[in-house]
Amino acid sequence: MGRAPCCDKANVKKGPWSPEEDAKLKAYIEQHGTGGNWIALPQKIGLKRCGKSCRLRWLNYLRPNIKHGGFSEEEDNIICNLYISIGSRWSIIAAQLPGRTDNDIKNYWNTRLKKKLLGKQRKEQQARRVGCLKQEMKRESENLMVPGPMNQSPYWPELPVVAPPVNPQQLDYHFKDDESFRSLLIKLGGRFSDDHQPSITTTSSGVQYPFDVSFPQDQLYDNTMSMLASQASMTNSTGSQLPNTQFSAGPTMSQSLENFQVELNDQLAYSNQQQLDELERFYGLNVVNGSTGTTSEESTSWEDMSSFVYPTIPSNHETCQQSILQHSSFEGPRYFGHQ
DNA sequence: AATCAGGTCAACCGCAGCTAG
DNA sequence: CCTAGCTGCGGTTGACCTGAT
Repeated sequence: MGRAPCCDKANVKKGPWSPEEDAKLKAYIEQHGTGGNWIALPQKIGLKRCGKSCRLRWLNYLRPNIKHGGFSEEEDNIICNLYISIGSRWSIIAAQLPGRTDNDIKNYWNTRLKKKLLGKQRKEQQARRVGCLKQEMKRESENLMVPGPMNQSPYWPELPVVAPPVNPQQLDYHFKDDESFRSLLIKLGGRFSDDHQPSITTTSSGVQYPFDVSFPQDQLYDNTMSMLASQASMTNSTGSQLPNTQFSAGPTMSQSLENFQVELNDQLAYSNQQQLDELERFYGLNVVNGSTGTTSEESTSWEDMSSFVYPTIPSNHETCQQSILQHSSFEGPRYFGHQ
């Protein structure tokens, strides 16, 4: 037995809104508010529309201070960075961009940004492949007796664009508060080693963290997501529909994330390769697991995006990859061509 | 000028979570 | 505790637009 429909579908108009409908809805909400009940609202004002449709129309189009189109470079960066960090949580991303709606951002991502980024990624990959091929050919010409890895596989692997998940400098209006990040990690079940702990946490492979990273991977992700959800709902649960309001007070999800990344970047600065691997594995929990519950197409795009973050190093091209990594990794941040 | 393909975006759908009764 | 109703969210659809052939 399914749920009862939210409205009588036979008596509800669908499709584009007329200017008259817009005017009715806007006038009513500006005068009376939504009354906390979208389902009842269309009947009150004599609109043959579903309550959900009214809500959507108001939030995405009629609400004051809505911006349409004309995304700036800075907004692009924020969207990309957040998408890579948290995936397709459009409402959360929209909350960081005043005047933008989740629907707008989602459309913008799906129609333009994704292609823009993938285009850049492919260009970089192609450039690297050419460089790698040249190197390989040179090596083979020097030693004709030793077959190179290229000969062993007709498939040339996707080469990673190594990039930190988020550029802290670009997210200039959040994530500056160390304490907030600490409290986030604590809420997530982590533990700072200097919180009455004798020493820095050391993992099995010897890498050291300033906090305890021993919580289970699934728990970390689940907790992170519920934290994000609760932060978002705190912002939106006031009864006034303000999905695009920036998180108003206290440490934001984004702040926590960025502090997290700042922390990781600091780690990266002095880590050796082993430590880097460990950090990436650790930090990868949030992002990789973030692809759950998406469609296959979404998963594909997520994988595409994830390749900006996580180098996948096919084993049979190690030589070439090493040279690539030497030249491309950790020379400094690489953000979608904004270097 | 007609047709087609691809892009864009507003709107719909269905699910999950929350909450009041 | 359970259930029904509501809200919010993310994925998808389809109408419209635009540029290429």
